Amino acid sequence: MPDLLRRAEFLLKILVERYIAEGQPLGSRTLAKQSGLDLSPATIRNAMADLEDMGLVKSPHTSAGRVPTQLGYRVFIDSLLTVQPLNAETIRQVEGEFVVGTDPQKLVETTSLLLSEVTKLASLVVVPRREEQLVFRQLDFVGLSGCRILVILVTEDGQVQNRIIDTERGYSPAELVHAANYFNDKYGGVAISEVKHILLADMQRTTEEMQRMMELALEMTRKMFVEPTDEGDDLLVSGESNLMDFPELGDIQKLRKLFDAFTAKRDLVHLLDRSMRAGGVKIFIGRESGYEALKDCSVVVAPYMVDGQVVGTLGVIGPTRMPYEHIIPFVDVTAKLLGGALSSIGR
Amino acid sequence: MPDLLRRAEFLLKILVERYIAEGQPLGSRTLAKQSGLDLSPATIRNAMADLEDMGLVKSPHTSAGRVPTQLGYRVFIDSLLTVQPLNAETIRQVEGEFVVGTDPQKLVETTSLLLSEVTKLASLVVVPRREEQLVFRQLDFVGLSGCRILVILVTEDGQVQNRIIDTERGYSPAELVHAANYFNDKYGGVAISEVKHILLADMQRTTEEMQRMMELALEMTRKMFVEPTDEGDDLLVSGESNLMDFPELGDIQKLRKLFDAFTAKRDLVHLLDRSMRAGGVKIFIGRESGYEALKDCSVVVAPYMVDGQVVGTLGVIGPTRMPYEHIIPFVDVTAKLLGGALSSIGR
DNA sequence: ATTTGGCACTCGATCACCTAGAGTGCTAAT
DNA sequence: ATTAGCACTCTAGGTGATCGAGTGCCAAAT
Repeated sequence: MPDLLRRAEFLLKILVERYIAEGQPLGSRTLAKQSGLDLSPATIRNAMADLEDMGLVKSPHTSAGRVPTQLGYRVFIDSLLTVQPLNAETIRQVEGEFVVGTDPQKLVETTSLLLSEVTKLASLVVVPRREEQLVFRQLDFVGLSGCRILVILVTEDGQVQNRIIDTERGYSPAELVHAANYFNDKYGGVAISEVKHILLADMQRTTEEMQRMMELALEMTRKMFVEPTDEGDDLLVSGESNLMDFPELGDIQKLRKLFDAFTAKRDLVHLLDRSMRAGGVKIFIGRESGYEALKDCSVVVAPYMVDGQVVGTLGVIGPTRMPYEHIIPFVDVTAKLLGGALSSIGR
Repeated sequence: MPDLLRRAEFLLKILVERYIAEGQPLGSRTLAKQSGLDLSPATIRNAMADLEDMGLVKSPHTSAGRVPTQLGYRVFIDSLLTVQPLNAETIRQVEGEFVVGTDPQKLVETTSLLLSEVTKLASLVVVPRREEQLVFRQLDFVGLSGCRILVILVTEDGQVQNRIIDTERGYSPAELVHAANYFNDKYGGVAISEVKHILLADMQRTTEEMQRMMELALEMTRKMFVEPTDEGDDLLVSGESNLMDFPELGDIQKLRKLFDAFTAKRDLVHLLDRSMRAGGVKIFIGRESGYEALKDCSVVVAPYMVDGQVVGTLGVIGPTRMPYEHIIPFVDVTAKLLGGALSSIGR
C-alpha cells in the first residue's frame, strides 16, 4: 500500500515543519488539525506509531507529542523538504555586500558576518591556505633592525602574507633589493609549491657568484615556506552568540562545548573540508558530523569556487531545529556570490 | 575608636577573600571561625550590621549570609588587598612566550591567548591604530588585473597593511616601480600623519612633469590614508567561553549581553582607552565601567608601552568575584613583557 | 562600654503530595 | 481502514510542611 506510506511521509513532513516552527512536540490532535487531512486523532496515532517504529520520530516521554529524530530530519531534508526561493529583495541586498575588487580577506570576513546576521546562526568560512594553488607573484624584503628582515609575499590572487625572519648576517638595502628582483624575475607566476622545489634544486648547482644570494634564499625558503604557517588560521567564525537564543542549547554545558569547538577550530575545518568534494549544499545533522560537541546541531555548508576550482567552504551551524527551507538556498547563493566576487580579482 | 574600625576593615577583608574563594554568602558563625579572632558570632553580627550600614556588604535575603557590594570590593581592592607575588615558575614560562623578533601582530595575538589561558577569564588587547605614531617606511605597488593595484604599506615597527584600490587608468609595472621609489625616497621615516599633509601640499605646486605620478599619489592617499581603516579592527578578544564556567553568569541572558559586547567591541575599546593614561593596573568593578552589560563583571587592565610611550592596553574581564590578588600582578607583568617584546622590534 | 548568650523571627530550599492536562495505546465498534 | 472510547502514564505546576541557616535585638555578663 504505497498510499499509506505516502500518507505517513506527508505526516512526517507536516510534523517536522511544525516542530521546526514551534519547537514543541506535536500531539495527534494538533497534527490532525494541521495536516488538513480529514482524519481523526486516533488514525494519526496509528500512523505516528508506524513512524516511530521506523525510527523517524520519537516522544520525549509518554505524554508528550512526537518530535523528529535525527533520521527523521534526514528523510525530511532528502525527500520532503520544499525549499523556499529567496526573497528577491534579500538577494539584491546581499549582492550589494559583494563589492567587486575588495581584497580577498575582507571579502571573506564580510561573507562570514553576512551569513550569521541573515540566518541568526553561527557562520563558518574556510579559506584553505592551499599552497598548491597559490601562485607566486612578488616578494619584498624590508630590512629591520639588526639581522631581522621583514618578508612580504604577494600571490596572484592579491593575498599578502608577511613574516619577520632572523638572518645569519645583516644585509644592505641594495642587497635586499637585488635579491628581491632576482626572486621576482625568476619565480614570478610559478606555483608556490613549485618554488620550493626549484629553489632547493637550484641550491645544489649554485655558482660561487650566486652564493650570497642563495644564502639568503635558503633562509627565506626555510623560514617562510617550510615552517608551518599556523594551520587553523584559516577558519572564520561569526555570530556564535546567536546560538544562545535557542532554548535547546540552553544548557550551559552544551554551549560551552560548542564554543570550545569554535575556538579549537581544527575539527570544524576538517568537517568543512569533507564537503569540498560535494558539488552543492551539504547538510550534517546531529551526530552525522561525527563530533560530540555538535550532537544537537546541524551544519549546512557549501563549497565556493574560483574559476571553476573549489577553493573553500562556507556555511552555518545551528540547532538541528533550524529553518532549512530558508537556510539552504541562502547558503547556496552566498557560496556562489563569494566565488564570483573572488574570481573577479585574479588576473 | 579606630580600633573598632580596624576590626571592621579586617572582617571585610576576610569576608571578601572567603567569598571570592567559595562564592557563597558568609554568615556570622563561619566568619567568626575564619577570622581567627576570638569573638562570638553575635559580636560579628554587630560588626556586619555596621558594614552593611556603610554599604560595604549586603545580604541577598534575610537568612543568607553577607556578600560584598560593589563598594565593598572597591574598598577591598584599594586598601585591603594583599597581592600575591607571581609564582616564579609561571613568570619564566610566560617570558618564554615572548620570543623576541616575532612580528607585532602575532605577538599581540599570543598575548591575548596567554592572558585568557592563564587567568581562565576573557582577555582583551587593544592595538590602537594610532596613525599619529606610525612612521612610514616603505610602500609597494603590485599591479593586479585591470585598473586594480595592491598597495602594501610597511611602517617602522614592522607592521604591514595592504589594500586593493581601483585607479582611474592602468599603470605599467615600470610606472609602479618608479612611483614606489619616488614615494619611498621622499617619505621614508616620516610619520604617517605627516605624509598626508606633505602630499597634499606637494600636490598644489606640482610641476607638469610630475603630473602622472601625483595622479597616482593622489589616489593612494585618498584611498589608503583618508578612507577609514575599519575602526574596531583593533581589539583582540580571547577565552570568552571561559566565562561560561562561572555560576554567577549562568543566566543565559546576561551571558548573551556580554558576548554581544565582545563582538560589538566599540564600547570595550572605549573603556580600555580610558585606562591609557593611568600608569599601571586599573580596575573597573561592576557598574564602574559604565556599561550595563558589564554590571556583574570586573575589568582589570594595564597599558603597555613601547619606548616609554603608551601604545595600547590589555587586560582581562571576568565576574566581579575574581581572584584579584593573582590577576592584578599577572596583568601587570604581561603588559610589561609585551611592551618589552614590541620595543625590541623597532630599529 | 563591649561582648555575649538567648530567643523569636524570616526566608530559602527541599520534599511529599496533589491536580490538571496532554497525550498515548488498546480494544471494540463501525 | 477508521474511529470513538477509555484506562493509563507522565509532566508541569501548585500547596503545605519541615528544616536549617542566619539575622536582629534585648538583657545579662564582663
